[in-house]
Amino acid sequence: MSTSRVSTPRGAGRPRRVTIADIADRAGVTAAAVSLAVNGRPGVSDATRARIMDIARELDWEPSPAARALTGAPVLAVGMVLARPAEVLGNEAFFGAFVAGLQEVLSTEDYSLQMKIVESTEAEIETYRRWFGQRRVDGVVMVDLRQDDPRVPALEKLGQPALVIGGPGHHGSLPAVYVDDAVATTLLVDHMVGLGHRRIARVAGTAEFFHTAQRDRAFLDRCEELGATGVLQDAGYGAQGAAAATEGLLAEEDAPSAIIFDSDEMALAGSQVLLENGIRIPQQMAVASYEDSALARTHRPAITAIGRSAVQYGRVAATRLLEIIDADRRRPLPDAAQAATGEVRAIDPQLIVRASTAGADAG
Amino acid sequence: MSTSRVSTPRGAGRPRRVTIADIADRAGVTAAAVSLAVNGRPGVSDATRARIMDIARELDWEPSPAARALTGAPVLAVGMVLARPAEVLGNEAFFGAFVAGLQEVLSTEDYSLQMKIVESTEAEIETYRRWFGQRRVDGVVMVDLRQDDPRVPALEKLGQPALVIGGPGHHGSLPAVYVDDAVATTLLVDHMVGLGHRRIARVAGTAEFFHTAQRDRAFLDRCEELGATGVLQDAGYGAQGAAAATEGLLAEEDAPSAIIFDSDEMALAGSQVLLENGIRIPQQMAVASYEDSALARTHRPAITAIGRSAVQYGRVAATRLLEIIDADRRRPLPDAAQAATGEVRAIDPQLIVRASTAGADAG
DNA sequence: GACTGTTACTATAGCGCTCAAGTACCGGCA
DNA sequence: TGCCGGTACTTGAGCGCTATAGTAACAGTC
Repeated sequence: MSTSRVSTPRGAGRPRRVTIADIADRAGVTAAAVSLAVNGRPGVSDATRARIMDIARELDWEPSPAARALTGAPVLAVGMVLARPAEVLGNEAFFGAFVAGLQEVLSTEDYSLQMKIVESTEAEIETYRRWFGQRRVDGVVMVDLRQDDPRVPALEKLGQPALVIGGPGHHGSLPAVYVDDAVATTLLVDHMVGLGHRRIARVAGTAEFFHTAQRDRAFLDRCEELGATGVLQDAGYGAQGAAAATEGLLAEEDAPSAIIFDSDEMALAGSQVLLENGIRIPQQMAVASYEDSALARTHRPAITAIGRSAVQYGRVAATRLLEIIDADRRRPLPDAAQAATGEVRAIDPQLIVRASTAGADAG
Repeated sequence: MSTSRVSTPRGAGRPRRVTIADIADRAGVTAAAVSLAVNGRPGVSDATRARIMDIARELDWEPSPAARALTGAPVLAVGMVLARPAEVLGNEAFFGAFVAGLQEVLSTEDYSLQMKIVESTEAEIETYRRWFGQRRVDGVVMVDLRQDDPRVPALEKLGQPALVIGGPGHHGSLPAVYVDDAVATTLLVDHMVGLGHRRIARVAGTAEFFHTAQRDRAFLDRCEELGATGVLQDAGYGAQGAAAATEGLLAEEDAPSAIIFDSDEMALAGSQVLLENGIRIPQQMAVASYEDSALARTHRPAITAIGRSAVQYGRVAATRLLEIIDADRRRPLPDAAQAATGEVRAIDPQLIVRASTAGADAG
């Protein structure tokens, strides 16, 4: 009876948390046996295991994650830091769905997602350092990949499970998951050309993000391949910029007959401008977006868009990250294997054709 | 030298994590002294404290949260469960900003936010149970308050720090933070009446949420007080419903001259319908929304809206939750004090007048 | 009938920290 | 000189779990 203990009611305090020792006492075994039983490890008879499980359920006991973490077990949490104005999150359809996809997979593995919004990239890196330093997370998801991103070398140095969302390229030796923007671009351009458009504009968002440059290149290349004229228009960030860019396009002598916007938000702002200028969509101008959302769907006309299936994206990312975490646990050599798991996974985008491009008589 | 230990390089493994013992060794004191020093407790001289802090910084050491949690310290995490289709998150401007406000305050106190998306209310309650049972969080934020919400009694029974977002009312003995929807409604109605509108419609969202009913009542009351006619139109959820509701209003014999929508998303959808029907905003129809967002701001015409300042809302909520957690730690009697902290805090909304109502010649 | 091998456990230590109790040292004071 | 009280630590135990080594009981083997 070495594991029995005096039960100190300690006044009117909260009831003492039930621990592994309580289960062990009740089952007439030691804590170690309970540990073996609940973790599905050999060393206890089936009968004893069943008895222990029953008691645990009855007493409503669950092992303390803190105590487990102390013995080196995974903490069952992954982190994601966002270094952007928080208000932006609310506007971006992509984000919510992505998180949902992440959660869906993480939840089934009993992992939780920890999020933090910070002011700067430095603060983001510092957060990674602390999270791993304190063992608050088993791995992290890094979003908003930029060109020559300082977070990449920082995470490489930490040598901890980290997954980059974005690419291909610019993620160093880190594993990455990305939607193939080149494929997405091809889908959009091909669609427009297929409808008869010969002069196609692309209204591009923040140049800072890696995918913007990638789309630019793919766009011009594909237009050229198909013998169409690609017009590149930089719009900076958000709706404001997109509206201005659209006005700019309309003012041109040889205006395009189709515009591809970088996001749903931009496409809506652009459409608004077209409407105000009496230009009918899709009859006089075809409109499409790289990003789908409820807004794109319910807008009239509904906007043709790339269904990146952000939810699916999130699912793939979570699955991949869990694989990485798992691999990391198996072998204690960080560097070599880190590189080995640095493999990249791409998700194929799909084109969702809607009214904003359908039946256009191109000109 | 009782705390010294054999350093086992163990092959090519990851370097051993630096612990409190390393700091103690280096400083020539025991771990207990280090603990006192870093926690700002008396019992160490200023000189020793400074030395310890220096070494800790130099060795890049931070106390392990797991070990601390094991001794009863707060785990420095708060949780939020969302039981709604994840895709919705992306569309709702409110949500992102709210989370941002939460984070802003939590981060300064070194708390992190844990989120989980679940399928059902039962799963949500189960999550609370497990989070608290495993001591994964110190407190939770409960959102999307409904009428006779089963989560309220569930959380009351758990007797752990929990803050309800929404009210007033329907949150039982739990503390709550809410935006005063009655005030918001008054602001909107007064504004419309002030512009000369005498027949005002309200296009309402999901009836399930508590605030919907509250707005309904306040809307009708205020209209009556001011001698205007309030028209209530149920729209169900989202843009689709709002568009249909708007069409319904237009079809009426005695159509209103102003419409107040429950959300920005709904206002945009409604505006679209008005535009298609050749009705000019705000000349022929004034439009306003209960929810502000970048979309409402950049839409043309820009939509008059209630700036609930979701960010501020989040800040207040986080501050309040931390207070509750703190209070909970001080006294070990859960029930009585729970009720004592059950106090409620309201946030006053503001009206942001934009083009969609400005200069309307009502009638 | 002594040996080997398995199974089903127990005993003990340790993860990294905190806390309560103990001790060494020092100045002050009658 | 002896005692008191405070400061600055140390000692030891404990939080709840897991891992490793150890042991008792039993079956099988030549």
